[in-house]
Amino acid sequence: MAGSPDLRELLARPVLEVAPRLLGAVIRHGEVAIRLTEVEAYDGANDPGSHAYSGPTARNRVMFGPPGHLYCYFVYGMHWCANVVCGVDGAASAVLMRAGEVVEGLELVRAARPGVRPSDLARGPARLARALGLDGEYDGADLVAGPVTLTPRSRMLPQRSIATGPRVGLRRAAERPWRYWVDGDPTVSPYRPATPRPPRVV
DNA sequence: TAAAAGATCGACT
DNA sequence: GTCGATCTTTTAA
Repeated sequence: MAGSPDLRELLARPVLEVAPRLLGAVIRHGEVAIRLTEVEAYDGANDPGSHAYSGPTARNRVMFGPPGHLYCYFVYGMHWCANVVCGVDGAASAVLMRAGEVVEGLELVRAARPGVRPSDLARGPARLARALGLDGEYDGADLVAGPVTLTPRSRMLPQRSIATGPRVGLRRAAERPWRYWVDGDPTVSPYRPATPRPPRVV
């Protein structure tokens, strides 16, 4: 099922507007659908915390393209995470999908993750990507054409249900409160500062 | 060419 | 709560 062409218009806005707007949106792939409860904004060249801060590379090239595509990247030797590219073409901004609630295909996802509580199945960016079956194959995938689609909420959530705070696990630009989540939702991932590294031996 | 860091998770005490 | 797995990408030299 294809997404709405209006999606592209919505995503073409500044990333700090788009990110909170994506809370409650539903991302679908095959039988599995997830309602987003936690996201983070990354603002390309204006954001030292973004993969795109130092300019285009083979990994981040999708972010420099038009909005409405997936940017998928590999981290920590074993995990994939997925972003929605937004902003105007060339701006390299994106929204990291950090957590959500599995609203369709729950049995399918549970079967692949025996013993995991339902609220934990997409709690964290790598778990969310895994639940949806997203990996490097989907880097650059068009969310309007499918097979991965995004359906925005028709209305804004009540302002008081949206919480903001620093992004998780960042060393650079750690103070910017560009993480947005649905306050009180059990599927939101725990906050963690960047892991400090031991002093370098010279 | 080499080394370090990393938008994490899950196991373990 | 702490810690190790695991390996790609980037950055430094």
